[in-house]
Amino acid sequence: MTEPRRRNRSATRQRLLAAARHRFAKEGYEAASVRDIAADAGVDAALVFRYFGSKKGLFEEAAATTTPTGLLDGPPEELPARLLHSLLFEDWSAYAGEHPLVAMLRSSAHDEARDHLREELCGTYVRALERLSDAPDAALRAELFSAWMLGIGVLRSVVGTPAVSAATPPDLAPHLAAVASALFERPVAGSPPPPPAATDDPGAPD
Amino acid sequence: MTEPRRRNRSATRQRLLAAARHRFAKEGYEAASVRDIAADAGVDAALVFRYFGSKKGLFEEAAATTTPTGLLDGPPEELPARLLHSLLFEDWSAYAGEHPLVAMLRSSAHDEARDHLREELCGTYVRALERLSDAPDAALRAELFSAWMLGIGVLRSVVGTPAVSAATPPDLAPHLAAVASALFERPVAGSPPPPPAATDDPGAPD
DNA sequence: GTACAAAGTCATCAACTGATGACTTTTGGG
DNA sequence: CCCAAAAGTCATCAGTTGATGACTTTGTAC
Repeated sequence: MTEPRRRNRSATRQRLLAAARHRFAKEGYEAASVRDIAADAGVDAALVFRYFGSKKGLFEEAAATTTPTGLLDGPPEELPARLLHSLLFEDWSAYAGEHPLVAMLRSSAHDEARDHLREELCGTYVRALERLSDAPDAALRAELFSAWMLGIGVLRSVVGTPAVSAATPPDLAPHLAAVASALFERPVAGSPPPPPAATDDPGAPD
Repeated sequence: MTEPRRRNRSATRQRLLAAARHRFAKEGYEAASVRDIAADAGVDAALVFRYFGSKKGLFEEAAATTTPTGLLDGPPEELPARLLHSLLFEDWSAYAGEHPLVAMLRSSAHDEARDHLREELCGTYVRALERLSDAPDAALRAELFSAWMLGIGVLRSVVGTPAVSAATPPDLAPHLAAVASALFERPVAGSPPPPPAATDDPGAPD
């Protein structure tokens, strides 16, 4: 094999990116120092500048969000529930336990972070939710629902409000259905569709 | 008079507090430096430590929020509209243009800020909104509505989402009424009550 | 007018920040 | 085995940070 075994450029990059995601999410851009990130990754801080040019470069690359594929597909009336479920109950431990968009609020003094936030939110979430309404202000409705999800995420993982923090999917489902139905003026499901059930699915293959 | 005229301890304190509110709101706790704050206030940075002991002390005192008196009074069905109106359309220029609770999210890596946020949100807003519902999960409903308001504030002033940023009170009123009514399962007004009309109010004095 | 205390300023410290370049270790081909 | 390039480390720089204590200015009471 032509590649070295111990010293591995791309693996080190990935370790730095993972550590950066953690630190930036938990402490915000300013408070997270390059030295701390490098220490978490187990490498020297100088490698950050070797591989990413600057702290800002590291942040930009670390903040490049991966919207889970398939999240926006499926029946429109299930979309709100699927989005909220992903936001709240997916495993975001790679981002210090919070959804990347929620964690990025800590760095929102930086234009980079704000732009990224807006693009991700508008370009992905709002655009998908817009299809739920035919009203002339469908975009506003979609943003208002996005605001609700983001707010719930903030209350849950940042502020730590008691009721929302302790809420389980069944607790939230009726309210989700009620609010989304009222906002989009059409029936909206309160629970996400069941998972693909990889173990036993005799019905609909292919 | 026994107090000096030019050199005024309390006036200088107030100037420092005002500058601190601005900087902390706009840049977050870490990025806002004591020197910058003091420069904004037009005094020497050493006075910060003279008057507040430390940067943290300054932050705590600057973050002591003043919930507008009377905001929580009045008919319950008008409360949501009044709260949202205060959050979005009141003059928060003292806090760099954002509601203090929204601005404090930038400093949410600090436990101080998080605790303050939770106390203010739960102790004031959620508690007032709880009265809107008799359901066993009234607290959850109140938090969910608070989450919505906070999210709208974030989208409007932090993320800068187009539709919510451009929305006027009449644009929001119907959606506010629909969402709040659905969440609290009772009729809720979409617009705040008209202002006291100090110019011409022959009806109900005293 | 002088003395005293309050109010404000200045110089400075140690720690930390992002960043740079020279250095050392490892790796794999010849 | 040897070497060149890649990968990683080290020492260090200049600037900033929070913080401290000595100093100067101001205002007033006597």
